[in-house]
Amino acid sequence: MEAKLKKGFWKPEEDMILKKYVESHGEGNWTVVAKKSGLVRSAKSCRLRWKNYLRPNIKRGMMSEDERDLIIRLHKLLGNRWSLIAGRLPGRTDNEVKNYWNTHLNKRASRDQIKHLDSKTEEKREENLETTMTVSTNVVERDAVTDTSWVESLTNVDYSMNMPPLLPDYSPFFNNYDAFMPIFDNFVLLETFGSRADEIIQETVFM
DNA sequence: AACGCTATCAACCGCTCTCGC
DNA sequence: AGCGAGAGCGGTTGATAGCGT
Repeated sequence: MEAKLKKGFWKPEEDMILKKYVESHGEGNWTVVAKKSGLVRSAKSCRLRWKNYLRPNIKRGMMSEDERDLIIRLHKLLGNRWSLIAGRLPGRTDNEVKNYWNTHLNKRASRDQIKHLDSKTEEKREENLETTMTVSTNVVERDAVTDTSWVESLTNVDYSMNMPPLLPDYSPFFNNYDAFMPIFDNFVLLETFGSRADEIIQETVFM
């Protein structure tokens, strides 16, 4: 008969066991990890603990202004796609982003968070956001995109947050993250439709 | 000091998706 | 095509820290 699996908070010694096991055997195959590591934890529990707490390069502590702003904007675009949002915040986990949203940001309207922008910039920003393609609803402002050159250029863009893509002179965007928004849309399309993204765009925008 | 309320966040749960057979 | 296992995701829960009365 198998021992009853432990639940609740992880002890430091459990963390150490899991960390050592994953470091020597590699990430993944959590069922095996749970069985062979000696931990009396479920595979799910091990995976979650590793992913949200133990894996390298986890960034903990206060969200920066930039991170907060980015979360607000991405949430506006993507909704509760926490893993997708977290994927754009190096070192942050989906759970952390979700918690942060629910405790810090959900209460107040996202509009309040960007009050540092002057009214003119804000007006223009809203205008631009409205013209952003939204995959989930397939609502597309036909006039927002006049050519498909960006599709080809996607393969040449470095998407890391440390190296924002250079925007052409005619870019209508006013601050760093606004400039990202169409690219993020492209991310969504690519992540959702993979190699069919181009085809989908053609169907949706130019049909 | 004791109590109640609220905020925070780690962890669990249920569901869906993907993949191999 | 159908099934089962494993992995991942988002919603929710519950422990506890902090604060006010």
